Amino acid sequence: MIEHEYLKHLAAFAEYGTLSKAAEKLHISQPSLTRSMKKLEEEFGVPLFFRTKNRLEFNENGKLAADYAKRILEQTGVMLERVRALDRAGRTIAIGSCAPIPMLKAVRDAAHLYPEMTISSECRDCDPLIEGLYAELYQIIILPFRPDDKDLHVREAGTETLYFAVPAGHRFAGSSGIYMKEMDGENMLLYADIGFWHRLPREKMPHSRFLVQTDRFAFEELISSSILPCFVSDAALADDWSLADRILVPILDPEAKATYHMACLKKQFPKVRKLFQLKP
Amino acid sequence: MIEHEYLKHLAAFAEYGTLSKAAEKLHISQPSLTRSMKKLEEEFGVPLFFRTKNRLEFNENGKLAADYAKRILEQTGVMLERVRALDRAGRTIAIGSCAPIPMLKAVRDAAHLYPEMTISSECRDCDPLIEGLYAELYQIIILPFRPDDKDLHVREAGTETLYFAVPAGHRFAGSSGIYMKEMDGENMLLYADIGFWHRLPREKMPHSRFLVQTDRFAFEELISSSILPCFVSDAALADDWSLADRILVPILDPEAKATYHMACLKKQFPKVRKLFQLKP
DNA sequence: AGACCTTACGGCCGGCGTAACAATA
DNA sequence: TATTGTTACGCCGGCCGTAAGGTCT
Repeated sequence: MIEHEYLKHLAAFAEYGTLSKAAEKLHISQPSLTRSMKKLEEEFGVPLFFRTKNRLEFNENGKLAADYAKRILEQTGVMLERVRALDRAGRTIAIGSCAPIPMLKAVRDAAHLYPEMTISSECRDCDPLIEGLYAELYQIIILPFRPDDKDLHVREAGTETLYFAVPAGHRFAGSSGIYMKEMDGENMLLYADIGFWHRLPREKMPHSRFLVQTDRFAFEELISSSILPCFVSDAALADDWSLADRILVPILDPEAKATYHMACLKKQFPKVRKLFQLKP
Repeated sequence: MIEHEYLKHLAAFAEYGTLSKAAEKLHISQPSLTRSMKKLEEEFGVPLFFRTKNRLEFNENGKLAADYAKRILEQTGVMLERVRALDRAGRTIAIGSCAPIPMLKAVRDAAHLYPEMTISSECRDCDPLIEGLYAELYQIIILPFRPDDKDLHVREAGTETLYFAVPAGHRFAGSSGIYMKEMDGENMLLYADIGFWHRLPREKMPHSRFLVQTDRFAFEELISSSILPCFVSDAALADDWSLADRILVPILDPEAKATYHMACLKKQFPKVRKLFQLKP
């Protein structure tokens, strides 16, 4: 029987040219390699080398054998990788979302309903999410609209409505609602991790500049210590974001309200069934 | 390291469904298989089976692993096969010929010029010969015409001319030459192993019946004990075929003379060079 | 009872490293 | 002299088969 280890030896010899170098790379003794090569010749039943007194070189048989050896080793690696990936996939629920708020809720639900599973999550734009769902990179994705495909299970997953949060004394502090274009030109604080929302202010308020904050603490600190307006959503407020004494002004643009939908492939449904049975 | 032997065990278990049956087929003990499977799980680092007290079944990981194992085993087999074939090809000169007479000469020459090589030879029709040459099934082929391809080395390899051999007293015994159609309708002895020649009499003499002899002794015996005409060639005569006291009548059809050509792929030329340097 | 899987135990084969040797550049 | 490949030798680990135990049909 061809020892798998010997194929590695063969490939190493092919790569490094001498038994000594190959032995060094393989962390084994050089006589051991001599023996491996002899053993291989014996198992192939044909000579694989030209031998001179202190030089060993492949003949045509050897070159061919080494090529095959590399392919077999590669395929063995692929096997290990794929089986491990399958196993991991079986123990993981991967959630992709267009925005962080509904993602956090979904992750919490998933962790609660499937305590033995690993929950992974990330925010992406809608298109890569949909592609990723079909490629089974995600078991579940959350979109700000209802996807239309008979191969998908879909349920609503809450809404999120955006407000302006302005300091007392701001010119819109007393408004019962404004359109985004009315705020256009005014500089604003903007939290970085807001998913698909990042497009909206830049489209509707092209003349504003946005001071993007990556860090949540810095963001909240600036809210209380500056008079720059910022965005906030009802869902974020429910998630304990502190806004000091800001005044909320409703945004009248219809795009300021999103209705989330979570979706999974029907074939994946059994794996995440409980998440869909949950009442929204 | 994944032992190659264990992949066989895995494949056997996939095929036979229980460790016991697989062990029997593999001619090893059943506890040994239990250990192999455990070892595999350990090396994959993931579970491959559902275990109940007295039943072992693949889970999804295991099914995938078994599929890969089969493919790797298959590829290992292919590797052995191909390397051995390459080695054999390196030690063999394979000659394909359209007719036995020039083949015999070529085989004798090859055996003399390359005493360390194995010479293999066979008679085929022209089309499979040409295909076989390009597929490197043959290093050399012998055709009754000159092939036209710049990738080939070609040299003439003698001629062969057909005669009728008739007994004294036959109606054509005194002829200085006849066309085959003049003999049409008359039954003839025909030796079986004549390569591409077998077409000619059947085309030109559709009303004759041919008493085909496979055995050379029987053929020669019938020649001396019957009055049926037969074919013979100058080349066969030079090769010691005995015709008792038959009279040779030249055949006037131009197809009755063949000029042989031997050909090899240019890339194979170094291997058979001496045969082409030989004077025809 | 029979089929099946697992664990424990002891023997043995095979591959490893060290050491010594031979040849080459 | 440094590098390289081969051979000899003794050790040790890992794999195997046997035996025994437990579960399910």
